[in-house]
Amino acid sequence: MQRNNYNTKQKSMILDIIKELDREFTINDIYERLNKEIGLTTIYRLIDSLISTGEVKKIVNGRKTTYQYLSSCDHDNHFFLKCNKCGTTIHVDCDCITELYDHINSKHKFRLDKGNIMINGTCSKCSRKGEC
Amino acid sequence: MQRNNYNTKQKSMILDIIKELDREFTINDIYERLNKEIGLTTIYRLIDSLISTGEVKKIVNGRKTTYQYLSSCDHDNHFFLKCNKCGTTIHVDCDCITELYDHINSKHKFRLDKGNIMINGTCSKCSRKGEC
DNA sequence: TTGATTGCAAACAATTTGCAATACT
DNA sequence: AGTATTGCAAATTGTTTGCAATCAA
Repeated sequence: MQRNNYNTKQKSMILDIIKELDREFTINDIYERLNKEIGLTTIYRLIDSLISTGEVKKIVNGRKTTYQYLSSCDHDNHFFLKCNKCGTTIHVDCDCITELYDHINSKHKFRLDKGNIMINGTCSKCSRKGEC
Repeated sequence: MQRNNYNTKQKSMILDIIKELDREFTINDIYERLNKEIGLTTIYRLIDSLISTGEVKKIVNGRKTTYQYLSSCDHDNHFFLKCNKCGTTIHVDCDCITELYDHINSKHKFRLDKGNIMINGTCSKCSRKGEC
């Protein structure tokens, strides 16, 4: 049964890549980056298992799906702002998000994912242009 | 050229359905609800045009895509909490979100979609169960 | 009448599954 | 040795496109 706790060459190659990238990536990014030496199926499976352990976040944006390695942004006051127009993800460190977390937790009985909150909107660049 | 401003039978049938549903729906929900009397293609196209006018919000959740009719929740302090476990969307009216909007707008130069902010996390039910 | 809309069939893209070969422990 | 993992090819799912027929203005 698939558990993905063997230390395989493929697993460590993929981890190396996504840690090195330190930004959003696609399955195909990894595939290309590795010169197609690893099967797409394997990449899908390993990324899935990293998602289930919480190491990777899946981000769906229209018809594009990207992924992000999370360990590097692993503190409570870190969150993401995602622009709906250009698709950019902005990383923010600000206590406003821990305040929101606490408020929503106590008043609305809902637990946000600490260190992994993403809120959509429009970035300043796209606001200015009107269109991107 | 496709502009979707003709008043067609299909358009009004679809609008009736999604207003009546008043919850998240899939393309297939509409298709089934209408006994497959309207082609899938048409539903995709009409929903797309409703998205571009802002009447409908597209919500991608893992491998499921759902849509939500928005006009009914059209005030600034309205926002959504979406549970990652059970998929439920909770509607909330609270000024905490306008405060966040203002803060993020002024401090981080980023404009959230007023009246259309969705934040993911875990609802109290699923928190309790651990699993849903 | 004219151009927009519809809906079928076919194309398409992204992801998943079956299964035999291979690698990890 | 025994089970997990890999990766190809094929299947599947969700969505989009081409195009002729139909409909709204």
